[in-house]
Amino acid sequence: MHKLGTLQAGPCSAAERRKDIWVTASSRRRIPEATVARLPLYYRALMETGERQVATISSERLAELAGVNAAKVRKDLSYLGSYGTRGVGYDVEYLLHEISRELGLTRDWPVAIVGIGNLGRALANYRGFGARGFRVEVLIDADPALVGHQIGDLSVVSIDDLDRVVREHNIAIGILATPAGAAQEVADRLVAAGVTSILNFAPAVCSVPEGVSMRKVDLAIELQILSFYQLRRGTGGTAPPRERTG
Amino acid sequence: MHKLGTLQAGPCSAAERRKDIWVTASSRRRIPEATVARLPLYYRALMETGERQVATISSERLAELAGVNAAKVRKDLSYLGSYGTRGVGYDVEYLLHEISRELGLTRDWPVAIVGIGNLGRALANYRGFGARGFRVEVLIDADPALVGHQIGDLSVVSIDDLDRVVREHNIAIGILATPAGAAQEVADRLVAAGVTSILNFAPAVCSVPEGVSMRKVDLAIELQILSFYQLRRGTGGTAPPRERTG
DNA sequence: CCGAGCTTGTGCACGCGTTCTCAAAGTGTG
DNA sequence: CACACTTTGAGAACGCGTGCACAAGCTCGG
Repeated sequence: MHKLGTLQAGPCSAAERRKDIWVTASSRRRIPEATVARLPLYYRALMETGERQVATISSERLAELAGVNAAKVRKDLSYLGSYGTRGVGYDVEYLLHEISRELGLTRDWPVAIVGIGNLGRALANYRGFGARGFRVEVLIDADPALVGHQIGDLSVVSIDDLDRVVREHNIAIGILATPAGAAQEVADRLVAAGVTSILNFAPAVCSVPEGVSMRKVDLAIELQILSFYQLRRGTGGTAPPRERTG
Repeated sequence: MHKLGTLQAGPCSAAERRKDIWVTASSRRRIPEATVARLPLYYRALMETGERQVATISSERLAELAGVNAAKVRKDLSYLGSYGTRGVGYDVEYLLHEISRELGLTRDWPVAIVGIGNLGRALANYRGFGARGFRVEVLIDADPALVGHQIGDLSVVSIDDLDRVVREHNIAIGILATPAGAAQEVADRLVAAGVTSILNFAPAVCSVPEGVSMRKVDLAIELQILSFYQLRRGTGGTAPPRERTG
């Protein structure tokens, strides 16, 4: 039986915990979660714009590129500070710098992938981690037949060495691509080894202690959600959901 | 230039469009988007419970298994109808049936994957589409060197035949795993061929016309969000986000 | 048949996020 | 310098989703 209590534990939910704390030196106000989730969109849009030698960009144009509306862009950016100039727009270069600083993309994040199956292998080879800073440095698997196997320029390490390797590479971000059954145990071991951010691809509910963040990407769930709306579509109603950003 | 206007277009947003419509025969009330996103969690939890020959389950237990809280479970399930018995709980078998009907999992959905790179290949081989009903029937790529190549028991089809093949297989759900640059064009072609649900893995903003739904899964963005909170963690604050369900 | 003990279903209050709207603040021209 | 035009930044209203709290309803034992 897993210890599930910590996940969204009843009376002391995340929403309650972070009330007025969370005003760090770098950010004037607390940045809403929804805004954080959109910053990468702005970042990407600005990167593309920057390559075209455009010096300044309006909230309207940026909104168009990021696929949101202009009011949202302005409010989001205002959380970072007043980086725009009225009547002109935002300085692309400067805004890019501020956002990447805010997102921690000026740093380099070493990443470990645990579970080198179909998905893990694909992630290991995936060049498109967009704005780099995320360097996959460690591949871990439980299957002895895989250990030592070369993928790209990395070789797969046994899960027995998880703790050591994660510590040696100073890894803070782990990617979980194991089967559902192993997810919770691997998550626990990652956390024990000092990992404080986990991206979980395993189709399983999985809990982490306070102070560790975890985001879940579940293909089956995404398909099932699509299926729900797909089903209604034929039978009369219009489909509500367009795109998800959160 | 892509036609971006349709995405979350200003004054006529999705939120405004689906006001009081959306009460289909199968569902007594309009089911909130957030609830729809959690139904697959309940579905999975119930499947595991059902295998253990448990006849009935309380909202509390189901909440624990799904990683949410009990009040939410009850409210969510009440949108489907009053399928529980006070003092007893929910009949596992029956609830399972109702949820899978609601999610359209009683049907079979043929799926096409476009873009057979690292990720596309992994998805093609991925057995874990959980509760099946989602059968990958078509693999499409633009690279002539890949066309005809066998993956599992499917062979890759040229993108020139996209329209024909999608129609022949009666495909309603498409998975987009192309590079960013090709995403919008491929999405347009899928829609033109009759696809009305798209799961988009390409790291690009991409719009679809009204009546088509699209969900986006973006690895780079997920990592950047983790990075944001990871960054703060060291410098004093506690980390707000635990797990995402939406 | 009654009362104790559970468990569901829902009304209600609250908080977050979105959008509208408009004053404030910049640019450029004559 | 004044005026027209552009664009940001934020105050306010609204709607959705969450969680609490409790009445309604079921089971079981005596």
